[in-house]
Amino acid sequence: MDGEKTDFRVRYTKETLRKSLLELMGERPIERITVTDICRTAGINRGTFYKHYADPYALLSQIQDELYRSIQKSVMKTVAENANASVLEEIFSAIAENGDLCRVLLSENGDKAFLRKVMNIAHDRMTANWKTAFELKSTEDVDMIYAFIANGSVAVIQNWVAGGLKRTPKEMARFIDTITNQGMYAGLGRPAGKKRPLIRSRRIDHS
Amino acid sequence: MDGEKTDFRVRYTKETLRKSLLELMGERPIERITVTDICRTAGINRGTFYKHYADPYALLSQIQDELYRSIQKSVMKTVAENANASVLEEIFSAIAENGDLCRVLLSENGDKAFLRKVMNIAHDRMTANWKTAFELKSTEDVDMIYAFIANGSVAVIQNWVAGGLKRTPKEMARFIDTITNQGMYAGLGRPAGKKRPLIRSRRIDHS
DNA sequence: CCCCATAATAAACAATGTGTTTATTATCTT
DNA sequence: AAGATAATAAACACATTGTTTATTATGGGG
Repeated sequence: MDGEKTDFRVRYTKETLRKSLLELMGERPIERITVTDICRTAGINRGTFYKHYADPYALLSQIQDELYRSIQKSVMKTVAENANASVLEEIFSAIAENGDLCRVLLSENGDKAFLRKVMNIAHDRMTANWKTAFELKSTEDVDMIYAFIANGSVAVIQNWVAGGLKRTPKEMARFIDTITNQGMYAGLGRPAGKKRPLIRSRRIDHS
Repeated sequence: MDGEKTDFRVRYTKETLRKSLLELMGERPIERITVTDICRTAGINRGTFYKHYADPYALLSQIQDELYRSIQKSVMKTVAENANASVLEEIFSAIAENGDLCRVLLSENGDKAFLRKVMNIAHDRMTANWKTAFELKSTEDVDMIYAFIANGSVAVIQNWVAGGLKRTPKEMARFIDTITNQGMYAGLGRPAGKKRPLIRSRRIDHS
């Protein structure tokens, strides 16, 4: 879309504004960042900002959309090539590949709604699988479980990114997969790397 | 603390400002609510607002804190009386008892951080239970699993409140409990009400 | 390589909100 | 009823917004 900007001046302006916003978002959330802030940081005229964006949110949206499309593209590509691929793992990989951006966009000052949107790439695939695996009457339960898993995953991703991407995408996907399928018990009980059979019943009270 | 306001004028002012903010938060998030908005809605002088609060966030915090203490108190009381009580269920009950407030505070325009804080009432109890149930070396896994469950639960609570509290707190607590201990599989497979033994292994791919 | 279209700039603008202060009015407590 | 305290109206300097002007600079097609 925007990749082919002919005029260098426009490119420079947009790139600089973008960098400035991300820099400021390292310090505080977007709600407390003004157009004036961004332009002062960027050394760019405020009128020029308004020529390109309505407000800081519009600029952020554009950054997010670009990242979103990039992630979506990776996932689609991988899934198209291999029907058995893990969407989750591919999302983790894509996030790792865009580590710099994600370090800001998925940080404390970032936008959880955005990360939830990214997670939603997996929504249809996941819920469809569940629905065929069981013969379900109410979609209500599915919705609630999806909400649980999606938001839990979002938190885990934020932890992971904030912690410097110490584990591999595959490990992370496996982690979510285990806890999702078998519950926290399995997620806790299985030391990383080693597989072990499903536990029978030892039920933990976490009231 | 604040319950014993001697002066009626102060009471009226604070109560009116509080109601006005909540009313406005039914329409838009706090970031887009100004002091002027609140005072116009309340029919109260702007100077008077500043005599009590620094900004709309301070007012919101006070509302949240009051609710938080109320929930915390309920939970503590119940747990003190019955060591086997479910903290989770008690949190759900307290939310249901404050339905009107929660309908706003936990809505789309609400503050997820606040709900997470409420969930954290359960944090120590839950993680302590896990840590004694397993002999764990790294707290890292526990932290991540707690993040997963807490944020998943937050989403479920938001769904529940937004949907009008259709299910009982006990059902909700049981839902979280099941999915947490046994995974989504059990949460999906078990029709509400009926118990069934733990499933052996049928593992679902939700890639 | 030059010219013109286009982008960026500086400066000003009316609006709106902020946070504070003043003098004045209203209301509570004792 | 009197003195204390709270709320009010009005004004203030300041910041940000979103827009508009005239002017400067820069890039790219011919």
